[in-house]
Amino acid sequence: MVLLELSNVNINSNPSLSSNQPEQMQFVEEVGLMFELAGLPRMSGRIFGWLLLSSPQRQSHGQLAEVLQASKGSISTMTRLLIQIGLIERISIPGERRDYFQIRPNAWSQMTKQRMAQITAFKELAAKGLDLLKDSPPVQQQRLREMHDLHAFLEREMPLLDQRWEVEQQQQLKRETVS
Amino acid sequence: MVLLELSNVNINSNPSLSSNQPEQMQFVEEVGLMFELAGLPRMSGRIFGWLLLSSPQRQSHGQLAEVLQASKGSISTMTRLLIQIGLIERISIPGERRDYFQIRPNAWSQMTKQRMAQITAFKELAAKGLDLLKDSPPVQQQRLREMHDLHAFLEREMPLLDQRWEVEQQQQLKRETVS
DNA sequence: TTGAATGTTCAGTACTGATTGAACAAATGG
DNA sequence: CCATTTGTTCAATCAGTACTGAACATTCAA
Repeated sequence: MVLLELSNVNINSNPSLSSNQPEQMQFVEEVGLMFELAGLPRMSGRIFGWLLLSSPQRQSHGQLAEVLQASKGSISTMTRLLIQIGLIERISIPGERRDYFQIRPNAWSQMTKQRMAQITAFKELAAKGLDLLKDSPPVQQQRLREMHDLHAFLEREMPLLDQRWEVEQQQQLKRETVS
Repeated sequence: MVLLELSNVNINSNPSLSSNQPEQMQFVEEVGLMFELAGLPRMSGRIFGWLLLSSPQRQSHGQLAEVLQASKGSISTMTRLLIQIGLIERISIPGERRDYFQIRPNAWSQMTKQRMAQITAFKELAAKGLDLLKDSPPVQQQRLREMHDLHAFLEREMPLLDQRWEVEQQQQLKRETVS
């Protein structure tokens, strides 16, 4: 039996040809560019962008390839990447051969985690630099000191900010269920 | 008359050949890699890395080219980039023909400014996406809503964090002058 | 005015890294 | 067991971009 894949039912059917709502495709493309700016492959951004809009939220490997006009290989590689950095998850359904992907509930907190890693790396690099200048006068060290202290500060503060966000989220949710 | 350029006097003289303190060069290289990770050209990172260590803090165009074993062209392009994004500044001395470069006093706040721009861009992209889904049920919108609200939150909070950092910096400075 | 020192610009090169497409693997159903 | 669907892997291609080197511009000094 042949199973038809349908994406974005009744909003934008016709998954093929990427003639699929030009505005939506433009959005997808923009997300791609943003990802690129952030140092990730453009195609990974396209996938993420499409998964932000798609209905249903979960999309199969094949659907992604068709909508985004990309090769199966590319979809395979990029979904693996996105899963690895925690932005999407793979959904497998018993009795279904194909895999589905969807955005992870708290995808963005993964982003901040990555950012945190970078901050820590900067802090440690600065420490390394300071070690090289340990016999130099403080004036010489100042540039690296500033770099170090700022990143130590951020390393301390970002998680707190994250927490505050969680709390605000919860309250938002509560307010919605009340009204 | 010939003017000799000296960098890192009495710590690491011998500016040539980049045999210039292998550890320092390794540090420079690591900063280069970090910059690359952040989407900037590696050479711009090398320049920045060297300017974090160099003594005197200001280094001429020619010194940079020699220490980093890079072409004049590359130095010219990359210093322009670094100036443009606010990480270094050009120092010109009256009666001196050559230009000097050094790290800007508050270089890192420029970094956060850039980061802020990115956050805003993400927020606006999410808004654009939400507009495309304005006739969809809220469940569909949720992914984009989260993306939007988080970035709006960060857009609000990051400047405050920055302020707190400034304050902490000042206090640090005061404590130092007392002791 | 010429020559030396310094910078910039830009065309060409080299390299990296994304993307494709084909070959392969695995699972499913007849 | 075979054909079909689905997904992965990997070699080859393609595109973008960092970097070089040479030509040109500018400034200063003799």
